[in-house]
Amino acid sequence: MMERHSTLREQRRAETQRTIQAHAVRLFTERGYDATAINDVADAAGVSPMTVYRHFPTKEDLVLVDQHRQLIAERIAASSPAQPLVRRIGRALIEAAATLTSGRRTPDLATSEQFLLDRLRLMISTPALRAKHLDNYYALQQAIVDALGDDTTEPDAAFHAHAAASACLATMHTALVRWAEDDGKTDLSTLIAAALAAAFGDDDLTPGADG
Amino acid sequence: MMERHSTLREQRRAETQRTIQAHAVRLFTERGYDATAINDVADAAGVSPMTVYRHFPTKEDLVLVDQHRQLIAERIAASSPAQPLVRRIGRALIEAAATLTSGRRTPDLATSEQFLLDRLRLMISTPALRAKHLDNYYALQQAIVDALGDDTTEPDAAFHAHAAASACLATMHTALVRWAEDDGKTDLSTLIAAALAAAFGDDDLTPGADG
DNA sequence: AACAATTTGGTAGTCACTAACATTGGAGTT
DNA sequence: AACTCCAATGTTAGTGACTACCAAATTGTT
Repeated sequence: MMERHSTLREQRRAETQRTIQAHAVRLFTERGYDATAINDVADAAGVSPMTVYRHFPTKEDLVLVDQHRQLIAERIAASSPAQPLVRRIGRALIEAAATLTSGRRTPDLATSEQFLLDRLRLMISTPALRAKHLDNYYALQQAIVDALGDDTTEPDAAFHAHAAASACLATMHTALVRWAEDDGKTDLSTLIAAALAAAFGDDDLTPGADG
Repeated sequence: MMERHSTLREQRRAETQRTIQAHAVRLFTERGYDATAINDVADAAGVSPMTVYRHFPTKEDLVLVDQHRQLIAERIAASSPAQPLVRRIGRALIEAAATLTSGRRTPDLATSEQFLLDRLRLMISTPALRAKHLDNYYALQQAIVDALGDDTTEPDAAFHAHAAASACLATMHTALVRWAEDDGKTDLSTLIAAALAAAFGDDDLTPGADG
């Protein structure tokens, strides 16, 4: 029994997915999100509408940016529980953004920073997408709370963790908005650090030597 | 030319609106949000589907809780600009919640605390509504930033204001979730104050004598 | 070549939401 | 009271996102 089912199949599937998303983002940017039907995207990508739905369960998913949930959760889990919650979370967000942008200057469209900016702009400017985007933060928030681990010494630990996580994520979102407005000129992790400092005061949020 | 157009007409319209929303929340709670069609709501309320759409532009609006944007904005605008941003915002949120719940123990369904809790629970448990709910915060965030006023001494004042506002609102949301989970047993403003303290440290957030 | 599994296409249907038009019933006027 | 005006409602037909179901094509394996 093979586990590595296929390579060609996966390649084609991934390419189809990229093609669909690329055309979708292009059309959304050109004509607007609401003015572009899934059928238009399918026609432009040269596939049937059904195929679009198979690759992207909803129209919104054609634009969504994954938030590196895994990477952030890992960094938080690896951080010292002795530190304040917002510092543990804030540092993870800053570091995740740093690795994100550092590896994104590739010629490949799917991972290019420009493509990321295009999707981010769409998400910010389109109400329907904004709602979904924010909803996505909810899942990330839960992942952060889980990664923080259970602090059994504090009775309201979970409540505090949720509060800190949502506050940090909302602050990061502000930085993302600014980043998109500036067309990516300013470094994203720097912006996130600045936003966190503005919201929470001058905590030592720079991702230096971790305790 | 009359300005006080009518009383009976407005009464009927308001009553129709309340009836529709009451049946909607009831059906959503009983059968689930997605499993309930607008037609079902219309039938239950004894009106046509069109009437539902005229009173509530979207299905989500049947559940949405307004966040007392005006009240919060007024309190922030009245606060002293010398204080830290999160304290100005946090106090306004706490005080708004206090006035909200204090006046909500009326027998009237539309303003009853139970009805508010029902809608809140729906919003939290239903993904589609969660997204819209969070999107609503975005508008409130903008109102808060506007109410804070322009701090011309700081170059990144607007950015800092957005960061602080979104962080505070996200924290308040955490408190709302807890409040709904506890079925309103704990005082809402107390919960919000606790969440803010957890996220931002022990700032003096109690709405005592304002500076 | 033959078979199994995965991907894709087509059809029909549900549901949220909109636009255009007809109808009803209060509100103010004569 | 009769009449006009206007807001509220109803009706119909349509668009578009999304799903369920079935058929066809393509790929990996025997």
